[in-house]
Amino acid sequence: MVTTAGPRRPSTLAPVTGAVESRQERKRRTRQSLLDAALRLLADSSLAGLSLREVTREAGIVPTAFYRHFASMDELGVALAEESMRTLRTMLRDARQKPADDAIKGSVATLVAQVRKHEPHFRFLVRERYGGAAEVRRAIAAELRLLGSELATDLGRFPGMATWSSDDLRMAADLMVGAMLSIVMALLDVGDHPDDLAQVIGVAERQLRMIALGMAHWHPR
Amino acid sequence: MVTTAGPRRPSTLAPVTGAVESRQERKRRTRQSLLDAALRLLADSSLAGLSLREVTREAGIVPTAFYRHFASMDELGVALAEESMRTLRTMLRDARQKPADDAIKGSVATLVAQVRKHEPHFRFLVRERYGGAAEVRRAIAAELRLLGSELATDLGRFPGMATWSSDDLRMAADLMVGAMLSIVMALLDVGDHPDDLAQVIGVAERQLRMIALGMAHWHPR
DNA sequence: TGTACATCAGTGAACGCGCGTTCACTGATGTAC
DNA sequence: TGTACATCAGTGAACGCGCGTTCACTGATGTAC
Repeated sequence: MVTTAGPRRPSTLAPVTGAVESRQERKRRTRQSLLDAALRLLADSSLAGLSLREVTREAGIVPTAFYRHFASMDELGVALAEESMRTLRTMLRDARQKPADDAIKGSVATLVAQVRKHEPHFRFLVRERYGGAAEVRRAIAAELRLLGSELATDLGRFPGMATWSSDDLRMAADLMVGAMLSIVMALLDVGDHPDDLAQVIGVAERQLRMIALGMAHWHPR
Repeated sequence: MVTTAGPRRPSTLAPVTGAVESRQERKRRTRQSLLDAALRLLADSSLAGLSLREVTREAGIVPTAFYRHFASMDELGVALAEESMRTLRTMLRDARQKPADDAIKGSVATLVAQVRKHEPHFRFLVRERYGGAAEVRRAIAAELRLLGSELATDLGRFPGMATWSSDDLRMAADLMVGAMLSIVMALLDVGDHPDDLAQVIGVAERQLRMIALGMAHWHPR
């Protein structure tokens, strides 16, 4: 005795409304559900330790359907890197626009909030930045370089730094990006205890303040 | 027709001299050849992407013999973390002892030389610091914390920093360790072109100088 | 509007492979007398 | 020194398993007329 299968709508895309949905739109949604499934599973392991079958199982499709969306797990990794970096870049653009009362305290607070909100994305970035496959690492490195040059441009607009060489601006920007990533790592590692979080925030603020102090006394050439 | 196997000396441990070798000494050597084999293979992949069988194949022993030395690949990973951190710690201890003419230029030069010399160890540390299994990450984090506290103690001996709180010393030490690890990552990523290396070195020196400048103007509380 | 055909996202059976781990073994090394 | 026994690092066959990938397929969606 076999129950009839009904129409071949993929299980992940069960229509909630009666609204029509284009084939293209459905495909996009399945692709996204693969990315989301991978991101969920990546809380526990690295991309290298994740199998294609695990991801499709979590996404609710059959393993072979994976290939309709990505040629390999590495390709999915690159897509995840792009998605994660979009999150990071959006955050920084927003942070730059709002005028800051205490710029450093504000930046750290924003960082903490965003890391909480998009923890899987940040965890992925930090994990795969050096641990991942070559293609994934290259994608992340390229995005981080872009981030550094955006920040360098911004720094050049500060009154005190107008005379800095572009080389020095870039160096300072990369130092700040590096420090921020260290803070992200610390935030991801922090335990449940609220005191730990406060401790990490306090250290982060003072570290950024120290870098800012160095910048204020820098003799540009 | 079967060739006789001869004595059951493991192939990796073929005696070069006729000297007697204790069972214990041979075991230690096989264990080390497993660590060395893994480190060689880790140039191409992460620990998660490395199989027990690959490691034993590279080391020249049979897969089942692995268990005479480690209960799992994770346990081997922890041993590798300890070995790698020993390298890092030795380097820093040496760097601290020799009085520096230009401390920053000297530190960076030492770092460059050591990364070249022990590239696999550093690559392993950077790869697995966030990408690895929980146990391996914990081992690396513990060693890095130790490193930070050693450096904090050293910083406290500087004339200008005698009045700093231990909290501030620790914060500054961690900032420096973070910057150094960023430099190590950049060195590992640098291409063959000597100009690239010079560029990375120049940036590293200026970044450390900027942090030092911040420290010089810090108002301890 | 209807009809006939093309497209293609998702299915399910099947494959060969390398994996981690078990087990009973071998024989050189180590120890007790 | 010689003998009898214990230890244990390394062996080799065997296992069941999940893996990535192939293939022919289905049937809802899309398109041409």
